[in-house]
Amino acid sequence: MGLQERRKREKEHRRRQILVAAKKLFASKGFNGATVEDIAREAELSPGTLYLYFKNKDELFAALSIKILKYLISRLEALCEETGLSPEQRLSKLKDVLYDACAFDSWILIHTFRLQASDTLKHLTEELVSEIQSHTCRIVDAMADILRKGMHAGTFIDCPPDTLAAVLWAVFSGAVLYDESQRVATEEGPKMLTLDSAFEIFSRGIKNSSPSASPSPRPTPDGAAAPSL
Amino acid sequence: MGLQERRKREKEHRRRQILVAAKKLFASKGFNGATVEDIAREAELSPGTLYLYFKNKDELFAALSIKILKYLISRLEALCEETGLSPEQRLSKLKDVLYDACAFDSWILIHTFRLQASDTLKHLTEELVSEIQSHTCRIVDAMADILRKGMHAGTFIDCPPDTLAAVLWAVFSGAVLYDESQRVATEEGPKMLTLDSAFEIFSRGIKNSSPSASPSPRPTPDGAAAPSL
Amino acid sequence: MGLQERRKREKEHRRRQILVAAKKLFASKGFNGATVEDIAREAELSPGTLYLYFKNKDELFAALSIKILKYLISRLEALCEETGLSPEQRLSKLKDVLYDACAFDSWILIHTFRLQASDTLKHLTEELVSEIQSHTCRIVDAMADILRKGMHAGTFIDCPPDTLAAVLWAVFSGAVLYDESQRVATEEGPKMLTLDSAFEIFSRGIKNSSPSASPSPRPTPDGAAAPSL
Amino acid sequence: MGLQERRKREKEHRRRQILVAAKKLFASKGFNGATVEDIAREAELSPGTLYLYFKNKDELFAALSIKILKYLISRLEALCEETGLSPEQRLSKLKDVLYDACAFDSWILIHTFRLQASDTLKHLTEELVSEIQSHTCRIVDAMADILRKGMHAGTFIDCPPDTLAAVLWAVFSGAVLYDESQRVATEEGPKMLTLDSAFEIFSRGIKNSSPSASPSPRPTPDGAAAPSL
DNA sequence: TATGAATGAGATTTCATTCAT
DNA sequence: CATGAATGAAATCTCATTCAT
Repeated sequence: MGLQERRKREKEHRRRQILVAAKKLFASKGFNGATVEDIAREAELSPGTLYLYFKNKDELFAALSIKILKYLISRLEALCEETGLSPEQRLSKLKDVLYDACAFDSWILIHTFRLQASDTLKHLTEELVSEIQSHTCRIVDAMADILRKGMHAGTFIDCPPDTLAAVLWAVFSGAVLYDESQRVATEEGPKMLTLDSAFEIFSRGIKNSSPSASPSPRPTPDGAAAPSL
Repeated sequence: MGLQERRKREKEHRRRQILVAAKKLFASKGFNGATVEDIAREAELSPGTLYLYFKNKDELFAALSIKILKYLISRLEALCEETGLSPEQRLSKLKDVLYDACAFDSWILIHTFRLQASDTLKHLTEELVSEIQSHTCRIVDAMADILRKGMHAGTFIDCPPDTLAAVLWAVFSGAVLYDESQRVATEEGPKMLTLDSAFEIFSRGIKNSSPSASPSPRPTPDGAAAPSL
Repeated sequence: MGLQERRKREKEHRRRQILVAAKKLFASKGFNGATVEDIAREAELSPGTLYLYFKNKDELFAALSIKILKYLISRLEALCEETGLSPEQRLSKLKDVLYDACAFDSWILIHTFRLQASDTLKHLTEELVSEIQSHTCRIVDAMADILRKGMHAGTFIDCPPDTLAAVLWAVFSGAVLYDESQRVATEEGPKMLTLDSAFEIFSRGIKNSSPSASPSPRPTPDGAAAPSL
Repeated sequence: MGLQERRKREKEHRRRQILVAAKKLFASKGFNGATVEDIAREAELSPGTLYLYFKNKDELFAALSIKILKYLISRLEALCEETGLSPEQRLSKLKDVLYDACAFDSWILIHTFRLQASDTLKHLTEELVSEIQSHTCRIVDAMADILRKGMHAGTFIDCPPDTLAAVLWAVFSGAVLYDESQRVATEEGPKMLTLDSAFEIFSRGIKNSSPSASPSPRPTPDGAAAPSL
């Protein structure tokens, strides 16, 4: 009994070992730059062993993506269930989740964004591709749910929640990508300046102009003042 | 004279030939998928000839990126110079420019976004890298200028214009990336649903809900209607 | 006592299990195509266990060959001993034996033919190689014996019996090989058209058209003189 | 003009260079034993160059087979056309052709026999497989033609010529295979003892028992009835 | 200047075999 | 005895780049 269990645990451990090594090497050398042998050496295993755990290099990479996507799903769906939060609070917490995902592993996150249109990953199983697709969908869905609640409450502007969620996801990925490129260019530590501001703008952008919480129609024909350039 | 000139023209023509072929093949097969030989064949030249015009595959790719960056620079700087435009009008035109860039070639654009943090482009000359960097800077600067004008006019919220420009660039790239991935997934023609909405939200997000502090309704019949998302 | 005996029986059982599995997989996937793991799985054992019974993959293969060679030896030597048969009858029975060997397992038979000049079997023990050699010799010897009897009786042409036996063996293997290749090409079930005809021709070819030099019809109701063993 | 022609010639020369090297190495180390790198080194080329001439290792091997098959075809079809030969003479010449093929390259010949049922050649193009098939067919057809002429003349027994040709091909391959294995075992130079005898037997076996050329029915009540093939 | 054949380093992947448990 | 995870050598094949013509 104990034996089989230990075997299982050890197997899981090895898998993680490999993922850790892969993450490190992909991040430092890129997908093509990091060779399977490099990763194996980093994981203190032989190249062949990697293939006992992952069908090929692409699937190893995909596993990392799926990990972070799953993380996002669990956090976001939990946030959906949470009660007693105002739309603003919820949106703020959503932001926290995305920040955490960044902190978790920004490189993998970035490449996950790139995953779909990528040309380096040709060998993925259909299965795996659709797994990633469906994970991404669930994330966007969860975000849409959160936004929808704010709409119903009148806090957020009324428009298709999934479109809005797509925008949020796009804003998030664009900002992360941009910050990363700045980080590389300036060789400084990770800030997230653009991400911060992008969130700020997005939040402003989706809020109903009606100042606080009164969704009652007011005679203001238009919230925006005339620009007097 | 005429001879030398013709030589030059022919050379320029060849260069363009190659760039056209490269664009086509990178777009359809990706950077790694498109071999130098493929591109040469498409350009009806021999592989060796490509190396007379571009130092290596990476620089060929970079040349495409620079082309689109230059396009953006010229359009945006022209927009800065233009007078007699309201901030909203200018922002709207800025949006048109970005849309045009997309139409020009969204694939290259996407990869240009990736260019900085990329792992496939290790072999670029320092020179070239900094050229791309400076081009990107000029783009963001131009956008910052446009936004700054709106701030001075009180139309846009008051915050560091370059940060705002970075956000705009990030939003733009994120949305293009997302739309592209959707396009690949659904195998439909190019729409730009997310890009549209993202722009809308961004615009709302940066506008001063009411100039300074006077939320009083004013009968301004101005063009900026409530966004119809 | 009983224990030791059971152990031995079990061991023998395992060995056979492995051989059965190996035969099946070699036949369906070829020597290189069938991996040790495949065979182990088929035998419901672990790869490591196979190495307790066979030194390596080659010896496992060789064991199969030896099995069929031994089968042939026993049948042919029995046929040699049999009395009261005319040369033709004996030849016909020899043919039956070869057919049976084919039915037993034509794939292994084919590869046994290849065994000697093969390039896949470099790792065989000297010991094993010579075992196979000597088995093959015994087979050819037995066939030579059978043919010799027909010569003595004047039924078969007079020539070195071992040469004749070699020819018979060659004809047999060539025909089996050919039929097998046809079977693969046409994807039909196993026929043995060529083998049939080849035997027919061989039989005609070695018969004395008329015993010695007297072509006069003799009243022997059967061309074969009674063997006076 | 001259340039293109020379290019072509050089290319053909390289191809031959490679084939020569491959033949040598396959013969000495076997298909699996000879690595592509070995062959390249022998041909004084780089491994990559081989792939400019042959799609993969299997096709390189197949090219050798096709070469010998083509040789056989040309010789046999020429023999078919030849006039003024008695069936026996023709058969004897057919034998010469086969002997020549052996001398030409017995190792490749042997492996060509094995080609169809082989498990090492999985990567062959459909095209190439059927090319080999059709070449083999033409050979057997040509041999069938030769035998048919002998039947019409009454020299050879009356039975389906293509069956007989298949038998001849089988006898030939079996004998070559056997002689080769003996050659390897005894480490002597090439004899062809079995092939000689096999031919002898085959010739006897297909000849009409009626001694010379008189196909008139004779009341010989001997055991050897016309074979009912 | 243009060619395109040749290069050759290097990457991924397989699988027979071993050995600690 | 049995296991099966780990090994790691080795093989095939690709493709950016060079260079003699």
